[in-house]
Amino acid sequence: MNPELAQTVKDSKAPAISRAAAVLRLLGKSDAPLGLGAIARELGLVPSTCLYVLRALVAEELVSFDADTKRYALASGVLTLARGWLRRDHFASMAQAPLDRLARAFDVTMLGVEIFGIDHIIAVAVSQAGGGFQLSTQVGSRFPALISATGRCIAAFGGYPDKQLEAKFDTLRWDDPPTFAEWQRQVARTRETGFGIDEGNYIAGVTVLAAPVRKARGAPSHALVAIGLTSALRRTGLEAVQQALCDEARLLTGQLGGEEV
Amino acid sequence: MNPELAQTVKDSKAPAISRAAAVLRLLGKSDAPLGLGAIARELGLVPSTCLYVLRALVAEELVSFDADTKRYALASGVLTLARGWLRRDHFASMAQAPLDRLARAFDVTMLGVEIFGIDHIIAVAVSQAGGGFQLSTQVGSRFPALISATGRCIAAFGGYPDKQLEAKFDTLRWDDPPTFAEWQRQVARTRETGFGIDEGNYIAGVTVLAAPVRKARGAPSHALVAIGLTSALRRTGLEAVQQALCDEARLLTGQLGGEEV
DNA sequence: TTTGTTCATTCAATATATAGAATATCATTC
DNA sequence: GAATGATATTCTATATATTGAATGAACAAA
Repeated sequence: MNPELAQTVKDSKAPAISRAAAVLRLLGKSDAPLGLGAIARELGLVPSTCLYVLRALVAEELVSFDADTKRYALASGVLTLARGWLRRDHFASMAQAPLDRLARAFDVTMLGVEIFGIDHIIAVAVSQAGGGFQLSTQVGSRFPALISATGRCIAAFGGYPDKQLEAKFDTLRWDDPPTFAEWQRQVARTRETGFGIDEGNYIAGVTVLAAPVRKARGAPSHALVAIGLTSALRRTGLEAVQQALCDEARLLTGQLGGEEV
Repeated sequence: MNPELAQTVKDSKAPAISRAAAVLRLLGKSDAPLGLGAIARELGLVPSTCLYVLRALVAEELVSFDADTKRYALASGVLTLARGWLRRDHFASMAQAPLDRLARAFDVTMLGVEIFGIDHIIAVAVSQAGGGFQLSTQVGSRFPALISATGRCIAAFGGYPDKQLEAKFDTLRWDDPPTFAEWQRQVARTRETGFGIDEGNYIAGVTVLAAPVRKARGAPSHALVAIGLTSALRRTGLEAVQQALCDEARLLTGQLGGEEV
């Protein structure tokens, strides 16, 4: 079995669930529906066990099964679950309106992201720019925590020791990587200005702005992110976007009950 | 145990998965995080078993656990799964652009729905009208198949026997219910015009239009839906919306490989 | 048509996940 | 501060989910 999966399965008192989750993740990653054999091989499960897992998932409408091709794929049940999560997530529902507003006003792609420590962030709300380019990201997308503009915010306000930051920093992939020293200067600047900016480091030709949102005093729990073509943003005026972004982030922090610093 | 859950659990060779799915659905429905006891009671599980299920789900990041309050809630992992599904769903990704277009052009809320037989439909893509009212629906929302405008399409093109239709029809809830005979006349009309319309039946004061999309020859697999205030739509001109909706639906059917009738 | 190959599925022995009682933990009330 | 009640958690015997081999089905090549 997959070493990592083997571990979770052994540690758990409900291994079937670990297996089921692994299957769901695999199907989520896969670009095409997969057959039993492929799934079992990939995850290192014995085919018969894998079959029972799949059948249970099909019965729960989390996985669909094409009887003709004998292939399995994610089913829409996962959407229904996601909806339940979104419905109860205050940040996601409260952020949507401001995101739409900003996206429309400045013709940028706006993201509301949730921060999971120093490890990763997840886009939980998205508003696409109407006209022009589509820098498209979908709800549920996952990024390393320290990448791009949001990364500067997390580094600036997360209270992590430099050692840990550097270790994580070294694992990042950028189009045009800054050195750690450069990056630290930018982080310091973010600490002063209150927002992070990434001008073409993460993706060449694209500028990303991020402003932290706090659910409670301390490290930011979320962030608002604006993404646009560097050239277009310069034309619109970066200043105005920065200002609006920070204002909305502060407002949200207030609404979520996090102290407005 | 819950009678229905008991059944699935007994029939399955992987009961832990049925239980896990039930827990996830319960947490998805719930408005607030739930404690172990509440979950176990609601689902008729023994607390210890329920605890193991929850721990496994927490380990998989599908459920979050607040150590202070000892409450469980859905975690963002479900979003990541949903994203995997959306990514590979041709209809959802291809429908987004037309939905945005129509929503903007006619100031209506647009839905792309997937049809699951005669039972239910799920919204898989949404585009909100910018200004004015927000008739808001989220991705993942689930509706009975035969309700509203989409229901007329499914009845018209699904090829279900009248007996079965009537049985399902009797279970529907409308603001202003039509009689079965009235409804059948509307269905017949849909069969001629190629689109379904619901003028205030489902929700008073709201008009819903739906045009079927086919992935393959036969019963529609999806539909495009336009939702707007009856008064506003009348002002805009229903004709134009109908026309545009049907055009886009036909186009999508072509792109998805379903025969253009 | 027959044969070989690949894949999905069933089956029976056994390792183990589950149920239910026992225990621990935490508020709440007296 | 002790007692009560409600809740979460651990523990262990047993019912059963898992395994790996055996069977079956589907397809391609000869």
